[in-house]
Amino acid sequence: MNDVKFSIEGSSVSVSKGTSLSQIVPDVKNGTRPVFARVDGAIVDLDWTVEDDARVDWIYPDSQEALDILRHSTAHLLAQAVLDLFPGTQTGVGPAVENGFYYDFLKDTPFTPDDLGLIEKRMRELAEEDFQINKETLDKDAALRMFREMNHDLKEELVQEKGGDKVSCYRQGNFIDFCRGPHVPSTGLIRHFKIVSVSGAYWKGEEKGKQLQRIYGTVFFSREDLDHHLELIEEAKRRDHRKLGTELDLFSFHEDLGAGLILWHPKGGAVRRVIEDFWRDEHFKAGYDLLFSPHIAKLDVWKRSGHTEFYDAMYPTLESDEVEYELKPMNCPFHIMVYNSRQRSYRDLPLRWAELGTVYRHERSGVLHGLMRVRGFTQDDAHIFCRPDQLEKEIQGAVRLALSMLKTFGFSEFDVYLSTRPEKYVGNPEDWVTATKALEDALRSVGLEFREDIGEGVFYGPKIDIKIRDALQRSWQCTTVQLDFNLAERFNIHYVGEDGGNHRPFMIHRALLGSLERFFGVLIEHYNGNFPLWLAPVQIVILPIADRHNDYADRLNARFIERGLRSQVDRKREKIGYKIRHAEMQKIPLILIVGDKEVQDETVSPRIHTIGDKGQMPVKEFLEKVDNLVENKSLVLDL
RNA sequence: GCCAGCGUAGCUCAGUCGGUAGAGCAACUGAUUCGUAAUCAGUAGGUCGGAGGUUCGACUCCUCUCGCUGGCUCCA
Repeated sequence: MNDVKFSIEGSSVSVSKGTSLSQIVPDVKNGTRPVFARVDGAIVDLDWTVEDDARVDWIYPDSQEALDILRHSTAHLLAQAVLDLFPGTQTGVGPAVENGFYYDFLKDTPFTPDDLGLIEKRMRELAEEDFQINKETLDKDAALRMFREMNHDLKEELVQEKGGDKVSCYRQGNFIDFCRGPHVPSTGLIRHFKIVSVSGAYWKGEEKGKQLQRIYGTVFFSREDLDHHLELIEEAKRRDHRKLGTELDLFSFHEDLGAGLILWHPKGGAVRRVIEDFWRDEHFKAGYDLLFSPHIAKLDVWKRSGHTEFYDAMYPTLESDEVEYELKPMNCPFHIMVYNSRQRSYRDLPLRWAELGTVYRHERSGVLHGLMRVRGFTQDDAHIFCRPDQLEKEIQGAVRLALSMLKTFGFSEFDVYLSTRPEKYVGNPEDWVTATKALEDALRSVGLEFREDIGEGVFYGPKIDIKIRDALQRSWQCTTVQLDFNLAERFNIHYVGEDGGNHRPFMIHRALLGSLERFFGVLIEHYNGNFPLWLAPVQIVILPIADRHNDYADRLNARFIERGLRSQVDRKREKIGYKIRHAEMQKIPLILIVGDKEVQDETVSPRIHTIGDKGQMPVKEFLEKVDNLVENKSLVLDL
């Protein structure tokens, strides 16, 4: 009997041995047909032939798995094109990544932007030739010999490192690559792709290793998906906080000032003030007290904290009166010093101390990026000192506070991570267990789903990280809640327990928004510069139609400002259309047009940013509605 | 820090072969007093990121340096 039993998508079928999946693939369903299959868990392409009983599930092109395979195959196509055009180039690795794929190359001279165009063109030609992509299983020795003969040292190295005595390779036309697969059956299936960029990359990610050239590209099954992806990139460019920051006059950088140092302009400052006020209010309500600490401290402080030892982003020391000082890269030691300024009783705990502390780190020049990665930034920091029995509740409190604040800013999707003890760590293992459990229990009781990053904790304690998803589904690290066994030990903090003896408190280190600067950057991009009313740097602009309406406009303006609203009058001698255009481009939420009618009736005619004219309404009614929106921190703007 | 690209007016950009710099918008001044996304005219604005070099002459070529961008690495 040559038949084997097959379970396809749960129902059983029997086919004869040697049948390929392409012979039994179902017809078009919902406009698509399977492109790959999973056989007993392993992904195979449709050329795979049936030899044994197995369970088969089809993989459709709208799945992430299918996309990853396509991307991987496109990376091969890229390599084929590059080797075609630039003989002597060596290939490194070429995987699928989040939004596409890349391939690393070792080449004497770097690729130029022009080269990328040529490469993409060659890829299209190769795709059109529709080469079969075939798997070949070689003895390891044979593969090593082959790559050596081709002078592909990097591949040889990769094969060498692989265990076992067989290696799989994929061949398409004159191109062969060491690869575990799977791949699309032929290059003709690769159609909707684009080469995106070229950059440097280290061989095996080692900074001291060879410098390779990495070419990035992206590919999709359909033209629409590709276009959609490219449109998303365009949208991200339009929303770029660096661009909007300049256009809306929020902040700037200055070459003479230094890299990664921010100048907050009045309008950026206005938003920051609102964020900070909100932040402080929420912290007071949550039982925090506020601390302030200096920007520099004697080097000894940082030696004791271990920062000089473990932290390589410190600025060089400053010397004054023959004593060395250091700009603070973190606030923690100061808070601990406050803790140690007197004896603490178990009754004093928990202590929750918050500070908007500006820290300075000499981040490497290549990593700086707008407001997102800078050298001087303000952590919305706090340290909680508590007893073991208070730990879980304190963690819960911190997580709840974080979520409620982030939700107020309009973020509703979170990715939560729990990082546990790494190989190298300080503190005693029991405390790690207690603390990790407390973090986990806290997350569960708050009802948050989380992913456990085993062994990914920092050396001084386990932690929870919360990332937010913005309007473009990009994720940003904000909240972190970390236990710190290192500083607790180094600064020898303790409290007097009920038993009269000394005990070490748990020290929780947490930031909710992360850094005010970065959070501001994220907000700008999330809102596309259209801040909700409560945050908008300018909430109202009053536009008099003619000069004779200026007095009325000024009176309104004074009234609004007195009420705590951020309002302006545009007294420019321009037509109303011009002033409206200006206000719209500044993304000011409420535009009030005042002319003869409004002066006479004591009304305003609001025009809402991006929505339009709302008609006339009494000033009183307008103010009530505005107060309401601001008070509720409404994310939606309409009157 | 590494690889690559870039740096001209506040912003966006042009500037040929090396011959000493231009536009639009913004700003300012004047006229216009106007009802929901650009009124007209005029004026001013530049050490061409900085330093050095080559050259009779450098925005242009070379070196160094500062800054920015995309990645890599980093972010205890």
